[in-house]
Amino acid sequence: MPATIRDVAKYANVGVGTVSRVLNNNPSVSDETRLKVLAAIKDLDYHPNPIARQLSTGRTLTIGVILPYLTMPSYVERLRGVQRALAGTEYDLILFSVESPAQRDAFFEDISRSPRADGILIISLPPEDQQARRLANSQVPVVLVDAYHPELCSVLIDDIQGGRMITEYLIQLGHQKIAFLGDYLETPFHPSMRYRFQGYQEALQEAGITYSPEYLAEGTNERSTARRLAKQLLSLENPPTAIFAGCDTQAIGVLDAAREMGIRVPEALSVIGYDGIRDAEYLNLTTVEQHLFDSGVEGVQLLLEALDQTIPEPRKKYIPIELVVRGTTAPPLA
Amino acid sequence: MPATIRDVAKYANVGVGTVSRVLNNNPSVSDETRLKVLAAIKDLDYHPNPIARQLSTGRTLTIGVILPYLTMPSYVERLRGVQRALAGTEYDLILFSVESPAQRDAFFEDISRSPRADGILIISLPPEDQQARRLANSQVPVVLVDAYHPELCSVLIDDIQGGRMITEYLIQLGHQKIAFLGDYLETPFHPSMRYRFQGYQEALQEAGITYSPEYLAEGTNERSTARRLAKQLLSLENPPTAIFAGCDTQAIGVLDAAREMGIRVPEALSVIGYDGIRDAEYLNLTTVEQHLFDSGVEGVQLLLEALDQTIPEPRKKYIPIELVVRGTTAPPLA
DNA sequence: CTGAAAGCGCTAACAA
DNA sequence: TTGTTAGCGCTTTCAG
Repeated sequence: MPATIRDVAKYANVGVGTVSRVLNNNPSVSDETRLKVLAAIKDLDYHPNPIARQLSTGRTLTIGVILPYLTMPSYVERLRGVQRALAGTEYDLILFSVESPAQRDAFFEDISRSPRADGILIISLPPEDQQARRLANSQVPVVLVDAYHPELCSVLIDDIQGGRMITEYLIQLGHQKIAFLGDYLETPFHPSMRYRFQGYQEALQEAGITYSPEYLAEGTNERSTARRLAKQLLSLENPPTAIFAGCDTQAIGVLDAAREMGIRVPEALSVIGYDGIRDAEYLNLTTVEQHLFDSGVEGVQLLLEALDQTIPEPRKKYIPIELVVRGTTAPPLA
Repeated sequence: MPATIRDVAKYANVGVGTVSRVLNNNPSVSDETRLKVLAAIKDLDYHPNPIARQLSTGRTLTIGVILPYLTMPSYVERLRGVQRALAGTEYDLILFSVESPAQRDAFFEDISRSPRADGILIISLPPEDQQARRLANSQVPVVLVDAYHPELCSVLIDDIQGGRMITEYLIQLGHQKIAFLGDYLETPFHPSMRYRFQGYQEALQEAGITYSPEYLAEGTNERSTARRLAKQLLSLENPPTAIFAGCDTQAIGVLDAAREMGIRVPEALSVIGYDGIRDAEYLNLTTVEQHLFDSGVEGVQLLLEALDQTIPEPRKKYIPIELVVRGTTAPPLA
């Protein structure tokens, strides 16, 4: 049975209030009694019960992080940023991993009301309007990372600009036949893929290149799916000379396809990814670096500010992106 | 101000005890009052306060996970297993990320006594004797994953056997000049590298091959360091025909070195890693698969059992390893 | 089957 | 500067 504050008080011949004051570094304790109490704490190997403290103060000293199941490297990288930013603070991190839309909804429902955490960080899970309203009206501040809703604070990446950036770069290299291979655009789950595609279309249009629907390949976010889709693209009568993959994992699938079909990269085919995961570096893949780590750090920053202030007006913060040119892109064969 | 159990009781014209019983599915409540209470709960949008419940019951419904900062993919993979195994249970996961030995010690100290969590999972952080004793004597059950101490439950991998397995395989392919490139062996932090090296030495000895110290390269666990060390090994007067890298990341550095030096893999050099991270698959790297995910799952399993039983006798569970032969190993050139 | 009341371990307001 | 006491919101006896 661990010692309680009462045990310490009795042992030191003081009241529990005094012990509490010592615990919380309240200056109005004489040095003498302070020492007495500290000695008692040591003798009894006393450690305050955080749960009791939480109930009493109303603060949990905990930040809840809700994110999709850790399969994608990009989630991990963001989480790492969160972790790091939290390390210097007094807050612990409690992790809620979402494995299905139903579970996501359940978390959103629950968390907004029960004071399990003093603040909530939601990563890569855009809430629906009604959920966002609940979250906004709840007692705990909420910050979205890699997701957006007008009523909430968010840290995000301009995916439209990213899509443009990639496409413009390819056009500038001389490519005209540029395919887009990404997730299903229609999924309501996360719109970033749609935005990247939008940027792609805008850049094409501005360059006077007609968008060709046969250059759009949609599929699940898996290497093998991407490989299959890339093979289809490359088997077209008039195949693309460059493929813009919606994420690095898909770009890797494209590289697989090219290798298997004997198509040389970057000579005969330019491939470009999106994300900047570690694998991209290993594979010398040209990509758009998203600074995922920083997005986690910034998310925490925003949350901590919201915890301080009483006015959590919805703020937006953009993380800049950056084109990283590596070895999988080159001018077309002419 | 969120509604409390008292509000609900008042609203439904019952005692708080009854509301509590409804909340906890206590059968001794008449259907009539139950419905009345449920209606009140709904009307007031009441959600029980988990903190108060925790203080009252003494259970936090939380599992604490202590692990090194999430830089290495292997930690993430193990965490993912933990996550998954916990998903079906009533437990949440609170994450303590260790960024320094001092912080590790602090966590070990603190956590063993304060009931922040009902159980603790420690990943890849072997405790010292004194710490282990404290942990073993504390109220909360503790399970080590990828770490061992006689006084505690643990889930581990037989690294000696892994080192042997790799070395025997290379010998069987016909290699005689086998180098070992790994972390500094003398670090007291985590001994797995030492064990792998030990397996390597044992296998050499059993095959009658004399161990040559110049075939040992030690360095930090980074791709670039490994590349540098590999270059040194390959520049020896009598260079190895095979390199056993202590982990996949280091193996990737070795591949870098070979590429830069124009040494063909696997024809002129066999390279083998350890871990089975995703990158290994991308790069077609022969490696020892550790089933990292499973180690997390098993750790949770052990912990949940310990939470049920009152007798937490220290148990050990080995996760089998598996040699995955891919494209970076072949017989030597003869 | 149900209400009242006593804690869980701590903080903080109030007296002294 | 200190001790006492009233909660924090819930669970769980104990009567009834």
